[in-house]
Amino acid sequence: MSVSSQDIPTAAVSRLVTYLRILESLELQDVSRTSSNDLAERAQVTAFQVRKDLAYFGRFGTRGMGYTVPLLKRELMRVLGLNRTWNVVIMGVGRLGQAIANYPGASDYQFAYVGLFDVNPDVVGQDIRGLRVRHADDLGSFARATPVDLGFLAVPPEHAQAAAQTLVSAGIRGVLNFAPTIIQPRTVPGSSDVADEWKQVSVENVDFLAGMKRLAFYTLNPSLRPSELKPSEPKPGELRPSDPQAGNSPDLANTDVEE
Amino acid sequence: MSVSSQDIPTAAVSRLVTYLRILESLELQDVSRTSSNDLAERAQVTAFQVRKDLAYFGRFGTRGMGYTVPLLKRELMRVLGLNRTWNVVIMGVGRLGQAIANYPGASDYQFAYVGLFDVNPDVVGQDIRGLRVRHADDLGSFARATPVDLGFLAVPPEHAQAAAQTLVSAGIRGVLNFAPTIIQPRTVPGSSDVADEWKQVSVENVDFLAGMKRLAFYTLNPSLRPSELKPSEPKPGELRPSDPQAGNSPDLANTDVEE
DNA sequence: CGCTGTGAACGCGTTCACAGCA
DNA sequence: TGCTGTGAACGCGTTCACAGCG
Repeated sequence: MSVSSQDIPTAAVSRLVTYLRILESLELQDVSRTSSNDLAERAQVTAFQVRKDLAYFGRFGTRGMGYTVPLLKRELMRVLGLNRTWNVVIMGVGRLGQAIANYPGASDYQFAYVGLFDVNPDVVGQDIRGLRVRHADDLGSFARATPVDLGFLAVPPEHAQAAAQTLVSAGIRGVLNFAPTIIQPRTVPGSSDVADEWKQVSVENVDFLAGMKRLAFYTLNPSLRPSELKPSEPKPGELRPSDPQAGNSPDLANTDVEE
Repeated sequence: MSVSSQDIPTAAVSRLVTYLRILESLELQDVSRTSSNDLAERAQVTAFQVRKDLAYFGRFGTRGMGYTVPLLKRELMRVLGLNRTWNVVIMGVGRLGQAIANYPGASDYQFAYVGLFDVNPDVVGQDIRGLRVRHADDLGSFARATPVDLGFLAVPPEHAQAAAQTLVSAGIRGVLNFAPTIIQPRTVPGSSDVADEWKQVSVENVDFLAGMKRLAFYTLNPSLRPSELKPSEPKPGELRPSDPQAGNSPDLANTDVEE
């Protein structure tokens, strides 16, 4: 019950993000109710999976009824930590960093860019989105003055580790790494095990180039793709209710594909 | 040997990309040999894992010796399909699409952008990186004239499904989706079961916003992070001081409360 | 009854121990 | 001797069947 202090599959967290996204979409369409089956279909997983994933964090539904969209959405936002504001700095304000800073949708979710940092003199001092680009060396003092929760790494891969170190040394505990490199969660030189500040740090990767290569592989080897069609809930005589609203896809069914 | 038509964990494919990246880095440093232990450390997995992953695809090492960097690199490129050229079109040439088109590193790996497409009249006709932006409606005829292997989706999320459909209808079998949406691998309206062209399509996602949210979650709940410290290969002779294994459980994980 | 919530079974991916070969 | 390659064990995440409650 509740969040047992451990063992939540990382895949479950990713799926939670997906469910949240679906709920937002449903809310925009003024759909007020949903079910594990409906969510499953939209998320391309099984209904079992949906219920299990939600069960890791609480009990959000009503038996016999399903889930209330705004309520479940609010709960998932809370679980994911999206009911607070996250102050973010971006390291690296090249093309990628600027694209990130300008990407719509981020601010929707309580992510606030509070600082932009770079080492390139051509960039430092510029104004982007109303934020002055500062020198990376000033991150430490900046972070002492302004609370910074997360750092986005958008520097060239050869500088990623050093930039990450700068973030961590400034006390930042969450790093979103866009560089095509593995960030070593430790101070690299020697194993300086000085009460490692890295032990508290979470790193997530957003890896465009890796995505390209995975795609190349699976496009070349379609037979090795994970079969994405999961079996539906096997209910005899299933009627599918709800969907009070118009214009939805009332179709049914077991989309079955096989090979 | 070689790619037997079997079950290869998707995670293994991702790790292969990582190994390849490490090998490239080693080659740049003129390191000619490596080992499963070395790769494991750099990739942050176990040596067992490295050997098993490689074993899915062949035998690339020499017992007692390890792996030859250029050789293993070449083999992994072959396995991943990176020893050929992939012709790529980009759908959506807004800020994100342009950032992708200009991102360095892509062309290194035999990915060639051959077409840019959009529906925005302000963008269509522009020249980007020497490529004229065409209207999305022209993709079909374009693809008939020029072989296109992959399509990168960089359109706003509400247009992602339709744009994906355009790609697939043009005969493209691989889609890299940058939009924060799930692409339904089927023609959405009704179940038009016309020998579903989608069945042959691979979709990979690169999801910036999802990464942000996962990061928020794990930064909020550090104790739920997947423990990234894997046991090393038990080396003879090497004494490994048992890490204090600092009590990593406590603190706020309970997202309960409140309601 | 309908759909959620959940302990238990299952199967897959990771881990392991060791066989095999330079 | 050293490190790879691999069948087998293990454990975790997914799947399942059904209990629980509207």
